[in-house]
Amino acid sequence: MGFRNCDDDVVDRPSVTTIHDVAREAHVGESTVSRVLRGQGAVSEKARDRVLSAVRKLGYVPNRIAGTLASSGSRLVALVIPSITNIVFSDVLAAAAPTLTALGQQAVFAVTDYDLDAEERLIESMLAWRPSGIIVAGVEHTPRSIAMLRGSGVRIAEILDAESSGIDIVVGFSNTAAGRESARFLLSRGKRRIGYVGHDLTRDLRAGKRHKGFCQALADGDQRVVDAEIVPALSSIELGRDSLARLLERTPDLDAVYFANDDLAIGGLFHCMANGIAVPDRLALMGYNGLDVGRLAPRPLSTVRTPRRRIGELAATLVCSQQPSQVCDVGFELIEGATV
Amino acid sequence: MGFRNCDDDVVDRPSVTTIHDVAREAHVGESTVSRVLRGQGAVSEKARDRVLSAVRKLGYVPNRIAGTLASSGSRLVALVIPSITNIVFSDVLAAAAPTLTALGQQAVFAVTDYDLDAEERLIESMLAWRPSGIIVAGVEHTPRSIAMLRGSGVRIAEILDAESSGIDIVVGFSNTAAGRESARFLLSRGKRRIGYVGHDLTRDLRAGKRHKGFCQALADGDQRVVDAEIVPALSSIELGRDSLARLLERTPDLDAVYFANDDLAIGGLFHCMANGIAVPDRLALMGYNGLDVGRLAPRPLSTVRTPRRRIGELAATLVCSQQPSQVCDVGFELIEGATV
DNA sequence: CTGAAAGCGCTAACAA
DNA sequence: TTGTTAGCGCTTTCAG
Repeated sequence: MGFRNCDDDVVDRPSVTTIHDVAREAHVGESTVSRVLRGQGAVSEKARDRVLSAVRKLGYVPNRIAGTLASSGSRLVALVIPSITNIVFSDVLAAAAPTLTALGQQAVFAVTDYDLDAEERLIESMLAWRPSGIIVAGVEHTPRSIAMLRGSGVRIAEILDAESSGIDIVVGFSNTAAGRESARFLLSRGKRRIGYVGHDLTRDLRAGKRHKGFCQALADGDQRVVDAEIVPALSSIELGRDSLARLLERTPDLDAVYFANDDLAIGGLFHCMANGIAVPDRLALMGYNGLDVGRLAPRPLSTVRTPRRRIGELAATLVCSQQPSQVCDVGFELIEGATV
Repeated sequence: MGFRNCDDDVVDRPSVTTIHDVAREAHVGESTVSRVLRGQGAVSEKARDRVLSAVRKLGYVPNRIAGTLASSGSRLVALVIPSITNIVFSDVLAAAAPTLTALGQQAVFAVTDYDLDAEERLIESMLAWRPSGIIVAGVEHTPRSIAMLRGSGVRIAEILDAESSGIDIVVGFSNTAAGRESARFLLSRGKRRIGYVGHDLTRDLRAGKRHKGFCQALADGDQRVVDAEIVPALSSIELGRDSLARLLERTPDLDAVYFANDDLAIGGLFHCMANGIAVPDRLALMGYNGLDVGRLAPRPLSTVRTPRRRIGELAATLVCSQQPSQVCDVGFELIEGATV
């Protein structure tokens, strides 16, 4: 039980400074303090000064928890993403965070590890903070996730995938189309013995869509993936290097390999460089993401560049706006590079 | 003004479901609902079932804002870091986040962009959420930051630097020592014409300390940095590549270059590979961080590996613990690699 | 085992 | 321009 409001002069009260203490120190009412601190409502010069110096003197830091409860507006935007080490998501975060800050919001995030059930739990726990918006990766979610999101009344942005309409705002591009373009590019360069290196497609749904688009486009050209090395692990440079080694051991006559992303492709490129495999003459390599490391490699990686920062910015902006629900396809760009 | 507690049967009340609604639906008191939801206090099987099905039926999501205000325990841990795209920090985050989740805490973060004044503002805004702990990069902060942190009463962990004692918990290693070891390693391999490539040392304070340690150790061996290329920009592969190019143009007879970090060093390595500069015979390269991309490059990068994930885990654990204030030096490891 | 009631610290009418 | 007051939705005594 708190004695605060019963007796202001109780001696043993080691609690944190509140607006009440500031008001007493400044000899004004609590609401005046509140007005000064929020810069709203008319307050006399005098009162303002007294409040400000009381704040400084007491080292008062407003309690946003209480403020939010009273005003119902948390100024918190939640980001629910599959991974944080994957540069795709850290780029999105890196762009979204300052945008949100500029809009007076604070970013909170949670990592699902590519698990839709974990995502469901995290969405629920984020919603418990009554955020003003939620940004979540992809458009695939559990039915309960969708129901919670729909029922929450907060703005939702689904990002990095824009093939279908979503719950509210969708910002991304077509992964299927990205896969398709990559296949067409390889075919246009005369590649016919094409392999694939990927990680867990049932978890990384967007990589799965690229794979699908890739296979479709090959089929349209009367071709197919000759051999594939798919390891259900987190994608990494190491995985790409080892996977390509295994793939080539099994099927040495491939003339091109499509990787699920640039991390894997860079690993593949390193394998080739370390083993004297001529790229692209003997073997062509194609990645996806358009990472710096690929662009700047001694032999620039052929890949598809995605506007990740733009997506982060746009999602952050829209989620804080009054814009109608919409799907924003920001597209992607095929980078020819020098490995195909 | 809310009518909720005046009249439960008002028609036009489109507000979110509260514990009050659940209590009514389940025909129990609000406190019973609270007990069931928090799994605390004795509740009869019957009441529990009724509450649970009411929760499900109404799609109730508890309001943590209110819960926190009432119980004074936000279960929020704030992370204040300089950058999110820098793998060092995303690794720390990636390790800290699940550790915090396991401890029943939620991670919130803010990015300072290596600016101590921005850090001060962000610390204040984080403190306003009354987190149970704060994890912040480095031990250098503005006086006001330190005062706020000290006065907040929450646990503080300062990470990635363990040369001095800090406010509360410190988890890291000596950057000066890391720089020193790197210099000794180059000297031990007979390098004498040593150059340096770095980014903004006044902002990246830890890079500055490594540079200092490096120079000291060279001086101890009667050597010095022959030429340096320091560009006050964000470190990147591109910057490393371009900087090395400029450095070599100016001082072609260098036999080794120390880079402020692996991103820069990888850029340097790419420059050498693309321009036929023999590494390490003609030019030795030394980085810092121990990134995957360096370890897996065709020629593994010589570098210093730092236990970033361990730091993230440890800081998260300690900040949630009752352990006494302490400095944890988790050390680092020199990786010989093949570029020196 | 259960419910009523008193706050948590702040904001937002409203009255002065 | 200012202070008073009634909540925001939940937790936590305290009686029953």
